[in-house]
Amino acid sequence: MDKRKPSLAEVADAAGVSKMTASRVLRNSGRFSQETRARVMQEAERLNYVPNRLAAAFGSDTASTLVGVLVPRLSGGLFGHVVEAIDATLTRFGYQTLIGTYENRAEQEETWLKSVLAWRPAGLILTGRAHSEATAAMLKAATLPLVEIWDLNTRPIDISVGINHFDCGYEMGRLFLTKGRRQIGYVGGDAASPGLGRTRFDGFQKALRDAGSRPAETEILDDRPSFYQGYYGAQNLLSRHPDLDGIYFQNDEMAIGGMAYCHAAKLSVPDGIGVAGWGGMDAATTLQLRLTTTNVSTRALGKAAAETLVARVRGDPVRDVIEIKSQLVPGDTL
Amino acid sequence: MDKRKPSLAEVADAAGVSKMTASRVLRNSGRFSQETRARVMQEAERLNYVPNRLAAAFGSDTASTLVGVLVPRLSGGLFGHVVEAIDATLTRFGYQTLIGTYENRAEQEETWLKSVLAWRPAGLILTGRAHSEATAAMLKAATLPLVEIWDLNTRPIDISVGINHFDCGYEMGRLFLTKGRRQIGYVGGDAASPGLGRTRFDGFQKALRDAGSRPAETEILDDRPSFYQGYYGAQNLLSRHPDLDGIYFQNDEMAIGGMAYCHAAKLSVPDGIGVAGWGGMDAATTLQLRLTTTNVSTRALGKAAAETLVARVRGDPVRDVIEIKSQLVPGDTL
DNA sequence: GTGCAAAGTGTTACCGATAACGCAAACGAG
DNA sequence: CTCGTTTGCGTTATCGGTAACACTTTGCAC
Repeated sequence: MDKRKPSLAEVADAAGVSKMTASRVLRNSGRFSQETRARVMQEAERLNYVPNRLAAAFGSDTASTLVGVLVPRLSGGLFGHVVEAIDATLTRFGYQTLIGTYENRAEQEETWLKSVLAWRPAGLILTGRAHSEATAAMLKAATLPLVEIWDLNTRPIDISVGINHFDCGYEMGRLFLTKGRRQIGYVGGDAASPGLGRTRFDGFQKALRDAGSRPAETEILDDRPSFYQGYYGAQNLLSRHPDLDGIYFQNDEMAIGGMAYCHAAKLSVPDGIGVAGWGGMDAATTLQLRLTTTNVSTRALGKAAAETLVARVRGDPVRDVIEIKSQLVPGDTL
Repeated sequence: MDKRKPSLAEVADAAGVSKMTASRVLRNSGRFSQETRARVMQEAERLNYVPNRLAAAFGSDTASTLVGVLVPRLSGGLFGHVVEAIDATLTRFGYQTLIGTYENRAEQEETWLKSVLAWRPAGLILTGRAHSEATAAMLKAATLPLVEIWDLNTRPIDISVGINHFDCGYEMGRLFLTKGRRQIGYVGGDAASPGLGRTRFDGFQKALRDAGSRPAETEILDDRPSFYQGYYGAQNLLSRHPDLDGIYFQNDEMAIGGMAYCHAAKLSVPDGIGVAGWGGMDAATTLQLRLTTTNVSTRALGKAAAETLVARVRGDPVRDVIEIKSQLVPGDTL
């Protein structure tokens, strides 16, 4: 059996035209008569012609239609939504998504970047603004359209589409104080890579400091933020500081885990202890108590990132710093 | 500024060898002296040489190192974990993941498939066993390594790595009966594409029928399964059938949403009404009541799928039907 | 009728890597 | 010392498309 796919030349021969004309018809670019068009399309159909983008991208010096997208993870809700929105948008514009996860580890980011750059992608979407030296060097050398997402960067390498995490934290800190909380704790994850929750925490601490309140006690676990980490983080923190009257969690997953611990430990929420998260998980809105959190428009972020990248690839003018607004949800748990 | 990346020829020239020798060194294949190797590597490093896989994949008739992965969605937990595991495994073997989401819609599956086949991928991982005619035809014509995941298929096109959803449903049906439930309901989503939850429901109904019990009342919503859909699905179903003493939800997200509704409606779980889900979300294990559900090893599934695909691509012998075991979790909500 | 532009198509060269093959030098066995 | 084998490297052809350019034909204005 012949596994080879039919080539453009075969389609062209069958239609009685040159490769170039067939190419023009199939890409719908340049000039050709309707008659020719019909013949070429018909033969392409008949032969089950599948264009070879490998050859097309290689042959022309214009970039490929691949876009590399790198996120810390795909599980855990938020990034899944972001990537889903990115992919949907890129697909709409005729691009393909080369995905990667790096678990907040610089060396994985580097490895991924190296392998993706080898595909001469049209552009990249990376998470975060902190890159290792090697990564930064590769990005600089590559000089391709690049969107850094998640963490708003007012001086991006190319384009930044993100959230102001510092303000999120600050605002939540204010809310803790307004609600009369004074003995406050913070539980986070991913200690190995002081990444994206960190800025939120900094803003949170600043709010406490500005008000002359005691800074938050912290428990940073060395694993990805998750329900379990929230549960055990709360347990650890409260065993060290039983007097806490409020805990800010890195995200909603952890907050829900933390609330589960509070329930198990017979601590009532919000009377005994206040709890807040970040991110706006669906789950959090249908709990018995509506979780105090910050809602983030993950889909809007993904869509904006992809649309901006496409615009940049096409050479259209773009704003290079785009803030995605987040919204404090007072909820019932603080 | 010259944006062109250095080519193999430039590296070869700089090292004073032919392109072919440089190629051999960089791919570590064929013969070359250690001395030559050192020179080539050094020049490649110095020039920041980035290999061009576009050219490599195109030039040789061996397939590319791209693998297409198609799932219904990336949000909602389960598939995020699956893709994460797939990607990690593929990366380990030197492949890149071309992701796609099709929202259970056949025409999106087709569009995606067409665009991905144009990249001459080494293999594909698709979700589900039901494909449209056009999709099936393309897959047949392509004759490439193909893993169908999620839903176990004992007669796969090529390879199937999945879960026996029918048995999951049957087993859960038995548990409902054991727990004394007799007025039973089912809430599911994605009505537009009677897809993957359907088989579970069939098994569930069979268990009730086999025991001579009344078949389940159903509420199938026309949207992706989610917390909200669980909430509103339970509401709809219970308003039509207030006498229900147990509801089986398509997944854990929906079940948690359903429990939230029960709480809002002052129905006690499990005394007034029993609730069960499917999937084994982290969240479900740290709720005040441990959710009755079926645990699924999403990461194991993803890993097995990717490993099997790689083996097939390399021509190693593989089992073509691999069942990923799932485990009933009795929990406290039924 | 001449000139000129636009439409429609073909020719040639090339993108950057690899496969297949060829060839010289070094090496080892008898 | 000869012959066969291995080692190390180069030459040539090629993958499937596209850019750039050239060419012919047609239509239309003057």
